[in-house]
Amino acid sequence: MTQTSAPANEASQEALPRQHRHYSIGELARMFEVTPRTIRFYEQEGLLAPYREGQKRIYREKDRVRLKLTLRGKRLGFSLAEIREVVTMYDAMPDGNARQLWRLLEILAEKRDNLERQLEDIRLMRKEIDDVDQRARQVLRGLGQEA
Amino acid sequence: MTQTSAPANEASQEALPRQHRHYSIGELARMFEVTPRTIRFYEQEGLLAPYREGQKRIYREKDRVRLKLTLRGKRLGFSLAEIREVVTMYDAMPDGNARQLWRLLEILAEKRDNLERQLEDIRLMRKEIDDVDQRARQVLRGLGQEA
DNA sequence: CAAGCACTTTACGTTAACGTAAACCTCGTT
DNA sequence: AACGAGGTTTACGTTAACGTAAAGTGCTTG
Repeated sequence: MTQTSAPANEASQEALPRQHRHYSIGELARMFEVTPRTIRFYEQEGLLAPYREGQKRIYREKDRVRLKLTLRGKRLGFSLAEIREVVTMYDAMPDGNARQLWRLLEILAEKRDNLERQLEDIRLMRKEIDDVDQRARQVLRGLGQEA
Repeated sequence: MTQTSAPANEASQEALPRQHRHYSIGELARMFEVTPRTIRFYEQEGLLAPYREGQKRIYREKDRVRLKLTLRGKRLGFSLAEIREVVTMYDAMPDGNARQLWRLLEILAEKRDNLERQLEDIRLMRKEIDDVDQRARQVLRGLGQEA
């Protein structure tokens, strides 16, 4: 959120063959406009788990989706730790014990609350911005400059 | 967003005399559930400007509002630097020159875009969460546990 | 075969946003 | 007079999320 360049929400689709099925780290990095370093870091943090072909990392569709979700979470202000918690629990779901599943539901409810609060914040901030905008335009009109 | 305790959106209103007109740092800190350290830090970063009574900082209504807006901005992932940029330009508005005002409008548009992207992100993430939730409940039902 | 990519690992550096600790003042009480 | 509750300054510490640099590997292309 610090960058001024207003990055896109999702990957630059590149409208490429959806059947690629696997990607190099560089491809993925370009897709989502992040550096390879970031992707490696996410792996180290347990968010991605590409397989190797010799030395090189190979990412499949699943990894791409995870990266997408991770970045989305980040844009919403979630920490990598929080994101990992949900993501890994999701993966452990089918054979997860009841305790874990209840915990998961708990976390999800928490996240949902979080989103609701953000929605409210956005509503309020939008209004603030509109107000400031109005005032600025008014001052500009006072200066003879049409806004 | 890292805290698990799901803090409230706004100040705990305490339903107190609105005519207080000024607050100590401790009062403000309790109101917004932050530490005094945080408030002093925001001052140092040019976001707050309380006056002094001897040694002590005294905050007026205006400072309280600024703090509120600052924290809201933070919840939406804006950096203190970004927040300061808007806030200080806002204050300089009445006598601001045209260049500055245009710049302000520019920034506001940027922020608005940001919010729109966040709205979309929230929409998407909500759906993801609901999906995971459904799947988890389903597995739980399979285990004989009613969700 | 040299050059140039794209990738790898290791490791130290950086920034934002505070936390934490120490040492001090200044009240109003006890 | 001693104390505790709140405030103050100064300054070093911490964490997350990468950035950046160095040094090496492996392919393929002029």
